[in-house]
Formats: sequence, structure tokens, C-alpha cells
Amino acid sequence: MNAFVVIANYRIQAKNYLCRMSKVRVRFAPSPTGGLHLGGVRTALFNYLFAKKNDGVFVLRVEDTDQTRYVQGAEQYLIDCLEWCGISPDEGPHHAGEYGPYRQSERKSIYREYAEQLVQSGYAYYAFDTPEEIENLREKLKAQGKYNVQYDFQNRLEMRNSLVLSKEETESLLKINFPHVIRIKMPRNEYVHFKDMIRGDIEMQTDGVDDKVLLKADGMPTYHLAVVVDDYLMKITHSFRGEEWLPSAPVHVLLWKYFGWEKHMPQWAHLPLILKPDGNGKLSKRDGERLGFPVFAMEWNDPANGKIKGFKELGFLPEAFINLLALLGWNDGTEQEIFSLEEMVDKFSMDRVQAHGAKFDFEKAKWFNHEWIKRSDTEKLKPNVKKIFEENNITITDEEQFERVIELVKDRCTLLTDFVQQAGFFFMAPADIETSAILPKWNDNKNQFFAELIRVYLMMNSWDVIDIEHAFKELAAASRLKPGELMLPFRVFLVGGKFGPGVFDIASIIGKEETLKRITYGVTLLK
RNA sequence: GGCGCGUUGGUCAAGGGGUUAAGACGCCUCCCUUUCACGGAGGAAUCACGGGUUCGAAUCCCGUACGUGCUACCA
Repeated sequence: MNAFVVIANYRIQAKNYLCRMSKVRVRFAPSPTGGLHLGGVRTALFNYLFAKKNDGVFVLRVEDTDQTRYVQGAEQYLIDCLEWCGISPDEGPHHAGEYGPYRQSERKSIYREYAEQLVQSGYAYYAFDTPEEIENLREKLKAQGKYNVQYDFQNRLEMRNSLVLSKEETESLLKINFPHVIRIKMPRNEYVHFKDMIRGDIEMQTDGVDDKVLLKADGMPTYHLAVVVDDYLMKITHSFRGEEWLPSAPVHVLLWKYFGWEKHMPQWAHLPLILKPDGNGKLSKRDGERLGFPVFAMEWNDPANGKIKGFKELGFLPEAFINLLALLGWNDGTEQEIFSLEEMVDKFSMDRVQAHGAKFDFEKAKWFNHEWIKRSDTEKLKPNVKKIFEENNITITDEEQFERVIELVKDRCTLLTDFVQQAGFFFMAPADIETSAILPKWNDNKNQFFAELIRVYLMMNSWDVIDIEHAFKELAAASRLKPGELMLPFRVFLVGGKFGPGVFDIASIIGKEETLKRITYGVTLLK
């Protein structure tokens, strides 16, 4: 009996173990600045969707090795964005995980060790060239009319590196800590094949790629080394990144081979780029300002440009934001366009991701948000609207009235911020009355009508929409005036302009007292 | 310049040898609404070009053009 239990347990454990070994682990490794805008968030989203779809783990590894470009607070900002979008990582800051540390700066010694291993096995070498010497090389190549100005098989033997220096020379330079980098020795005239989940088989010749620096003079790894070492050590099974990485993919594939880790190489997918809506090129940070739409998920405090508003601040719902981002380059093959995160996880598949870039269209983006606002129930909208009201000094006194208002106006709001204009007047008399809209057709008869209307309303017992409307129209008929001509002034008195839901609905919600107050005030403005 | 990737209306796109080439955004017209929206009905607008293969090509192949990316001790 005991033996049976033991065996059973053992089997369960073995099964779990196998499951874990084959579990999908998708890694998101945003750059300190590049990972923060639309393209970066979409990459994160696709990574997340794929991981969740396959019941796997979404790993965030923070890229902070580029000291010159690293922006303070970028890491926290990114985590905040992911959280707002509802796609927080399972592993990585701040949810740690068992393959940490997840910050590259904290993994410095690891990279050095692996880079040196590559030198030992002859796949990489120390290069002691100074920046000036490299600049000279470029100048020389340019002067020769060569367009391919790169440090590669054609000229590496003319430079100062461990391939040409004697072992003793190299060692003595290393001993005095002479500034140096470790470069990969790209083979000449070889073809590298790999499979991309979106593009299929890709073949590239090694000659086109230079001897990439793997370890920088400051001891930090470049992306090329880090991505391979980290993915291996963190047991990553799928590596998705932007299309801009395709040309250097052979370096990474070769590195997996040189380390002897080929069996563990993740599957690659190079995601299409998000392009500028007007001209050419990929969407960049500056485009938002220039074209009048956000390129960040949330407000980003840019060291160079100051605070830049994001989709969140503009009044986007996170559900709409990830929805529009996902549909930019992916669809499920049906006509459905509105997806919740859960639905996307359910329907996502990498082979329905486009292979080409997509121009960002802000109009369509707003449409997504409009749809989400319309579909969201009041409970969901309440906290968001409340926050925006607070920012605009609009105080809500009656919770029930607030709910009624949201229900009444949500169809006409594209952005959450539209609630201010569409619903603010319910809680606060309009500051500006657009008298110019009614002044041209204003006359004594109308003036009298409203004076009479105040009297009639004052005497009413009920304050129902139907009664308000009925009384209004009855009085209009008695005064031989067309209701249509009177409703516009009435509207403007109540809300301040030519917008908003039905006038009688508004009157009913704001109450009798407030309605009369606004009419009275409005009439005085026209005298 | 070299190399990679791509190309269906203005934009996002479905479609993968035979379709009247879906749908959405935007635009226009009308209806509804005595505001503005929502909603409803309709409209204009597309297979980059040239060669093949085939009875037949948006679809497969080749070229060209165009776009885009890379060509850093940036990612």
C-alpha cells in the first residue's frame, strides 16, 4: 500500500516536472526608452497574449545596460503601464521569479563570464581599438568608395585585437585593464537559417553582418549577448520582438549555436512595426506632439521634452487601449473588432499576426474607445468619470443622480474626458451661456413665454420628464409659439450650449429648483 | 550603396487559383432626433507595375518600382 502511494506521488511529480520543462515562457525585454511607447506596449501585449493563451509565463526582463540613455524611473513607469493595461508580468520586477535577477545591470558578472567563454572557444575575440581607430577605419573605407563600413572579416586582421596580437600582448593589455570590448567573430560566407513564427523560413548570409560588440568596454553587455544569455538562463521558450531586430537575428542564432545551446533556442517572432500615420517611418516619441495624439500609454515625463500625456490621461479606457493596439496587426479572421483581454487571450494566434507594418490611425483609436464606453456599464465607468470630474472641480453630491447621468450620456462620449462637457452641467450650472446661439431670434414673445414657464413650473406638483414636457408644449401652444423655437433657448439656458441629451431629461434630473434658477439667469442675459 | 522584411480603397483589413473582392474607421447622402450625438439605410473609393505558369491569378513564380528596417561600445 505504501509502495503504491510512493509510486503514485513519484509519477505525479515526474509529470509536473515535465510540464514545467515544456512550459511556455515568453520574455518581454523593453529598452529603457523605446519600450515605452505604442510599439513597445503592443509587443508586451502580444507576448502576454501568447503566454496566457498557452498557459505559460510572461517574463519581464528590464533592459538598463545602456547607461547613457537610461532614464530614471523608466522601469517603474513601464510596470505601471503594464499594470494599467492589465498585462502585468508573472516574473520579473516586481514579481521577481526564480530565474532572477531580472535587471541586466545586476547580471553584469554573468555576461562577462559567458563572453569570455566564447573567446576561449574561438568564436569571439578581444578588441582594443580606440574609438578614434574605429573612426579611422570607417573614414578609410569610405575613402575607398566602400559603402559597407563595418568592422568585419575584411578588415579585422588589420585592427588591434586578440586575433592579430600575440597571446602575450593580449594578456598584458588585459592585465593593465586597457579598455577593450569582446566582439563576435562572424564567419565568412555562411548561411544562417531560422524560422520566424510570422514570416516562416528565413535565410541570411553572415557576410552582411559585422563583428558585433558583445561586451562593451564598461563591462555591460550589448543586446546581442544579453538576449541570448538571459533567454537561456531564464529558460525562455519564445522570443518575440520588433521587426527591427530581424537583420541581427543571425548573430543571435549563431550565438545559441556557439554556446552549444541550440536545443534550447527559443522560437522567434518578429512583430511588425507601428508606422507614422502621415509620412514614412516608424512611429516615434516626437510624432505624438506633431500630429496631436498620444504615443504613450500613460503620462511620460521625458527628460528632454517634459511631461507628455498618454492615452490614459486623454480619457482612454485601458480595455479600449489594448484592444486597438492588438487590432493593429492582428485579427481573429472574423468581423469581430471589439475584444476583451480574456477574449483576446482565447482567440490569439501568432499566425494571424500581420507581417507588415501598420500606420497608426487616431480616428480609429478613438472609435475603439467610444465603443468601449458605450458597452461599459455604469459601475465600471463611475470611478473613471468621478476622477475626471474631480480634476475639473465638479463635485458629485447625489450618487444615484450620478449613475442616471452616466447612463444617459455615455453614448455620446468618445473619450472619458467628454463626460465633463456632456455631463458636467448636471452638477454645476454652466459657466458660459452661449447666448449667440439664441440672440438673433430672441424676441419679446419668447421672453414672455419663459416668464410664464417659470410660473407654470413653479405650480407643478410632479417633476417627471413627461409632465415637464407636457407643460412646456401646452404653454407653447397657448402662446402660439412653435415648441422647436423654444427648445433651443431652453437647452442653452440649462446646459450652456447646443449639446447634451434631451432637454426635458436634463430638467428632470437637475430638479425643479435648479431648472428655474437657470432659466431665470439665462433670460436676464438676453435683456 | 549593401542586406533583410513587406505591398488588397485615404487608414486597419478578410481572402491563400474560379467571390458581385467581406467588414471596420474616416468621408458623403438620406432617415430618426425640434440641439449634438447614438442608431438605421445608402454611396464614393482597392488587389503597386511588368512578365510568366494556368482554361482561369488579388491569390503561385520571376523581375521592377515603392515602402520600411538594419547597416553603433543604441536597443
